[in-house]
Amino acid sequence: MAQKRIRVRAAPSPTGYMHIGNLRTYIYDVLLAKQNGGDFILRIEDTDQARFVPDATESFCRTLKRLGIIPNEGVWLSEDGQSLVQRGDFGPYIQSERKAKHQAYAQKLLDMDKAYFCFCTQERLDQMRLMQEAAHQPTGYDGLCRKIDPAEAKRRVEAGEPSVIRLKLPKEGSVTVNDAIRGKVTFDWKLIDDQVIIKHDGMATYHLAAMADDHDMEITHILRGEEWLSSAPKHMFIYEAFGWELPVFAHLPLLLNPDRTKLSKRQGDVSVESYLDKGYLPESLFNFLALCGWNPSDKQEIYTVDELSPLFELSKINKSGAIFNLEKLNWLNNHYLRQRPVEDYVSMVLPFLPADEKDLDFKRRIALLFRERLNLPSEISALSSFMFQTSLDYSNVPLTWKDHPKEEAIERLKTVKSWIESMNESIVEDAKKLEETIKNKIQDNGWGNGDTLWPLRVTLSAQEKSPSPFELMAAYGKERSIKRIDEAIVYLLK
RNA sequence: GGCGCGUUCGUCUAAUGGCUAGGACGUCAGGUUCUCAUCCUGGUAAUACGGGUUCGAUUCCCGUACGCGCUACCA
Repeated sequence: MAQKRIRVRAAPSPTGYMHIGNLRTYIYDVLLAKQNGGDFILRIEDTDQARFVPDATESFCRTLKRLGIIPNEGVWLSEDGQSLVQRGDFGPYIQSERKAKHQAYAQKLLDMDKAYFCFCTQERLDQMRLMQEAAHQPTGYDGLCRKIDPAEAKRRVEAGEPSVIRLKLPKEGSVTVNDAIRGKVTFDWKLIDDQVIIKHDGMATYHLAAMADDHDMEITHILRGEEWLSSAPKHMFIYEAFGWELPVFAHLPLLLNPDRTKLSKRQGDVSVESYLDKGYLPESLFNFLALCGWNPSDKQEIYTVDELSPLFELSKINKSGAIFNLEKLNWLNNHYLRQRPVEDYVSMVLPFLPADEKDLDFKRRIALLFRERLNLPSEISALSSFMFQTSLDYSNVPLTWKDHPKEEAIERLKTVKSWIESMNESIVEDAKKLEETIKNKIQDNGWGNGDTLWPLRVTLSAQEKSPSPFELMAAYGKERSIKRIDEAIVYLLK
């Protein structure tokens, strides 16, 4: 028998930004699809008109694009990136456009006596809940309209009475969900509410819409957050009512705040876009998120998508939630920043250097100088700001080495300056050669490295901590280096 | 409250019914070095608790505690 083609989907609601936890789900989707040569589909779940945010879908696509995750089917950006297109044979891929299909499915459920019209008002529902809570009883719909004769219900609907459609769930026995991560999970039917599947406005709720579409689009694996586990029985009920073959359900553990609550806005950033904007690289985010809750049982920490996809196994995903560990993400980002091709790296860092400095080559050298120190491109601005100052303030860090006298520092600086003056620009701009040359001369003079290099380094940086004087001079170039030395000498002579 | 899910170093995790429970991030110490960063070496630190089953349990079972999720005409 031929293996069924693996099809997975990302199904965001256009209600705002892309959540970092959802991105992890999409990463697993991609891994699974890639591993099996399957399809990764983007479907938009916009059945809640009240929460709809204009441009949220476009922005979602743009973020996916920045991450390098391109669905091969479903909703996507048009050529110019300004509007949406839909590609594939299973469309439409926007749920509100599938309203009629959803209603037809609801009608079938009605016909099969697996659903019923409900005429209860919101007031009655609210009041019922209040009373149930006060009596410490389980909350839920009491099934009042369940007993209405279908023919009469139909009459009332046709007469224009407002109604919704609810699932007619079994009230006894139990149901077992087979989860790819957790195994068998059993629920009592009597504790599960007769869920609304068609709302007042005729739009389906998630429960019907997502399942109907997943079936119609031949989705084989439903990867979603753990928060859906409790409603999985309703979803199975719908599949089974229609006699459809069940997909694989995999309920992923949640991503958590440092205090172990569900990852939220209050305790830091949760929007993927803002991480991207801060300079976290797609490959860092991918590597980090993929390994947050899953691990290929290896000691390796650095992985590309292509390395990870053959190793991916749903059943090896952890069952417990994982705290979003920013420090490790930073470490990974530092790694990938250093891994990027030079010009790539430079272009990411350049925007964080002063715009009024017109010497591009100078800025480029500075970008490279701080490469191994950056977790994020933006960090370069604080680290390198002294390099752009016309003159430095030497009052905070001593220019003299330990208890060596000021006169000695002046002498050393004057001598080093004369060496630099006699050197070719090309030597000065080569930190390695410069170091070799100067260290040889220091040795020839019988000086110590510390008593020469400390004053020199502080001269160039006015910082307690900084890159070496050789690297600094190489970045400054001959002219700027000499100017700094002159100023330090003047300062010391005062 | 009810139902469900979960619990290995501070964090992400590996492992097995049986070696000193492994790796990474962080942190600490040492080395390199003019300082810092990098780099190298080393250290620190965990099977929630209580019962079983077993020759032996972190692993299997039960209970307790704690955490989380769900309990909408939101997804």
